This record gives sequence, structure tokens and C-alpha cells, in this order.
Amino acid sequence: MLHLSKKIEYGLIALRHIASEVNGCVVTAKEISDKYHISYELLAKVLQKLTREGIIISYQGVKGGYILARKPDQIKLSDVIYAIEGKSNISLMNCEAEKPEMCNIFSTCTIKYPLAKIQDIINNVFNDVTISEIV
Amino acid sequence: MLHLSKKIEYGLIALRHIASEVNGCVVTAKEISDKYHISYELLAKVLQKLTREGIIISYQGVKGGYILARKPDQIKLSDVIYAIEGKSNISLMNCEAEKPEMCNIFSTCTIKYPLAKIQDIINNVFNDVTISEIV
DNA sequence: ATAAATAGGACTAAAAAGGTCGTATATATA
DNA sequence: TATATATACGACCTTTTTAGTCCTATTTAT
Ligand code: SF4
Ligand code: SF4
Repeated sequence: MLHLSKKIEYGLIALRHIASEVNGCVVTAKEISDKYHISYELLAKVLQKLTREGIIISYQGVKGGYILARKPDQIKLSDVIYAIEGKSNISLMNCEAEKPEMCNIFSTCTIKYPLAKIQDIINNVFNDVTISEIV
Repeated sequence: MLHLSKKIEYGLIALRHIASEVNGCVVTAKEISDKYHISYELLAKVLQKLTREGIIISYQGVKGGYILARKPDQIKLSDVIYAIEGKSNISLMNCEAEKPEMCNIFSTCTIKYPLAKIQDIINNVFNDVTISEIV
């Protein structure tokens, strides 16, 4: 119910791997999927999403691969989750996640404000932790 | 991805309602499902689970219903989640949730210990918050 | 006896997550 | 310039989880 998705875990494992690589060396999706026994296609798509959000930089073609776009301590856990799953998925409640009254109980719900406080705490945790802390 | 399930939300709304009821009065599942527009059957099962775990006390038969088993400040959010969804669902990773190597990446996974630290923080949050704080 | 309540299992439907496939594009280098 | 190796990305399928329904049993105040 609070589980990080496999995509997030794969993304973090990959980022950790890329971060701990010797300077300048690109890392390919295949290398990572082989080393950690992750589905290549799935990992590839995760890395593509991280690329689109500017967390890593990709080089196409032969000798291509990925490097970090910025230092590990500049990549927040919340950035990674946002890039892979979208901002909505970091929130505890659907009414926080989706824009309006996605929840058909919204008007009578008595717990949304109390839960929002917990949400803040969780947000702070995910904003404070960076990739440098998982290397 | 971090969403609380509807069951948890329904449980919290119900507990809040029961907690704010005038002393001694039992509350029925029907009252709650009507007032907050929640599926009666689903709510009923949630309340049954809360009863089984000793969070609320049930009275059967006519004039039956539910009261809190202990004071609101003695009911932790983690108790509620545990009662409704089971202990495993409060954890960020499957390897924490399920007993052994539920995850087929476990041996090569490089992020489980870093994530365990985040897990601790999350656990503290859910252990610290009680029903009295959502009333 | 009856009506109003909880108890709880079995089942179905809907949504989310996980994973695969096919094809396009870029590029180093032989 | 042909080729092999890499990323890019959408479409699709399968599995798992969540949400919700239905039915029947039991308890108990009146
Ligand atoms: S309105 Fe209440 S029940 Fe609905 S999503 Fe928000 S917190 Fe949850
Ligand atoms: S071993 Fe790693 S990938 Fe597997 S569940 Fe644990 S943290 Fe997640």
C-alpha cells in the first residue's frame, strides 16, 4: 500500500550504479539489467524517463549509454519518483494527487486536512534524501 | 504509489466519527456509510477488521454498533493500517514486507539498506500520529 | 417472533503494476 | 557507406491489487 514500485526501485538501483561509476564512463541499460537481473525493456524505459526529466543524460548509438546529469547530492528522491511515476503518485490521498475532486467523497471527507499534515512530513523526507545517500 | 487505500481512508473517517460521538453512544455502520457516502458493505468489513484487532468494540443486535476500545490518543495510525491491511502493506519495499527473499533481485539489490533508513522515518511518522490528531 | 444490527466468506469488476514486442533513430567504426 | 550497437517510444498483454457486491449466518432488544 505504501510500496515503492519496481520501476522506482530499478531507477534507484540504476542511478546508484551510474553514480558509482568511474568518472566520465557511460553506462548502458544492458550492463545494468544484466548486473542486477532486471528486465531490460522495463529498465530501458525507466532510464528514458529519467533522461526526459533531465536526471541523466543519454548518448545514442554505438558506445552510447547514460551518465548523471548532475551530482548525486543534487538528485532528490522526489525528483526520481516524479520523473518515473508522475507527481501524483507521491501523495497519500487521491484528492491531493489529482487536481479537483477526483474523490467522490471529497465534500464530506473529514480526514483530508489531517492527512495533508502527514503528507507534508512525507514530502519533506523524499525531498531531503538524495542519490548520494544511497550510494 | 504511496496512496492510502480507500479501506484505510474509510476506517479513519469512521474512527474519527466514532471518536467525536457523545460519550457512550454506539455508532452503526449504516450511520457512517450514509453520512459520508461510503459503500456500506465495504465499510462494514473495515469495521469488522478494526473490531478483530481490538481497536473498536462491537455490539451486535438491535441497538448495536461500535465504540472505541481505547482513547483516541491511544490509537496509532500504524495500528489502524495494520488492522485493515496487514503489517506488510506499511512498508516501502517488498523485501521488508514479506518474510524472506520475496524479491527475486534481493541478492544483487544495492538499495535495500538505504531504503530501510527511509522506512524507519516513515514508520516513526505512522507510529506518532494518533486518531486524536485527526479529530 | 421480528426487525435491526454485526460477522464473514465468496465472488466480480475495475484499476494499477509489471512486463513484452516491434519499430524507429542515432552513431562509432570497420 | 554498411553494420552493429545503442537509445527512444508507443502499443499491447498479463498479473496483481484494490474496490465493491452479494449472500447467508448470528446476535439481541423489543
Ligand atoms: S477527500 Fe478524503 S477520502 Fe477522498 S481522497 Fe481526499 S482524503 Fe481520501
Ligand atoms: S531487495 Fe531491493 S528491489 Fe527487492 S524489494 Fe528489497 S529494496 Fe526492493
